[in-house]
Amino acid sequence: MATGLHAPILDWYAENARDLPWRRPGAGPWAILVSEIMLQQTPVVRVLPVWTEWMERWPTPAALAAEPPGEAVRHWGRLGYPRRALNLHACARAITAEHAGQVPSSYEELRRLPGIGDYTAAAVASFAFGRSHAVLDTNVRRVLARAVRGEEYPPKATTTAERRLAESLLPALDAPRWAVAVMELGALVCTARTPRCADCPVAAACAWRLAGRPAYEGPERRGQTYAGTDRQCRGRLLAVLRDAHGAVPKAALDAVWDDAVQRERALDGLVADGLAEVVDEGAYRLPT
DNA sequence: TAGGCGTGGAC
DNA sequence: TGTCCAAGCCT
Repeated sequence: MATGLHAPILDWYAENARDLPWRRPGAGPWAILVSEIMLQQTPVVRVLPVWTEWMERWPTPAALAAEPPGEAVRHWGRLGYPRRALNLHACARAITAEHAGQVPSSYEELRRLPGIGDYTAAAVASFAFGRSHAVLDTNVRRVLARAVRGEEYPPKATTTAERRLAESLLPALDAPRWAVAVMELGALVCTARTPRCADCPVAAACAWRLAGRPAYEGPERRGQTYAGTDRQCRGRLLAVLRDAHGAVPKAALDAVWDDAVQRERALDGLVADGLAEVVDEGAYRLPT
């Protein structure tokens, strides 16, 4: 089914792939794993400088594992979702302790590491180890929804039908290249907001375009406000801890958020998540 | 399974 | 301007 997609997309990728450092031949499994975690819900342009600094600072899992988790959080900077920094640090320690310092190569072993779900396990197994897996990220899901199903957007949660479709499209040869090519097409051409169908190598076969690009009809796509949320408050508090070295008096945290009830709740949440540590009654710091 | 979890750029 | 979105994961 839909095997006519392969050649045009692979040819397009050969001409249009971005030169990203984690795609270069020299990039090892650790470099690829770090990039995949950083890229979760985060644009490439923002990942690039942080990834580069991380790889210089911690070129191996053992190097990161030797540091306190707070250093991972500090050097995460403003990438967002800082639990990922903690996850990566825990990955480094697990890889060092249980895998002799080598990133495991199988989907199943990768999947057991903290912060590595279906997508990331499949991506690392594919891109770092050449394994054949259906790599279903938001880009791939959108491309398949449009080209094959004729709908503007995929369902909110990945369905078994989507997975079966993706698996049916796995090529016998070089599945990793196919995976990265479809992802790249989704990232550069078959974009969420304003798809560039004029530049698409499979426009002639795209079910959605052929149907006249009908508008999405599924359930409401939630758009969460950010200003005033606990998330914003947590971000402000953690920024203070990151930018200070060592313990921060609570007064310095109080200064960045007015609502005391929400501030306490957010701070408790950071501590519960392991992103912050209580030094004594009056101070906090990144985890040691 | 729906909702929580950061941040900033694009339109 | 506010809304939407970016290589998800976890509970």
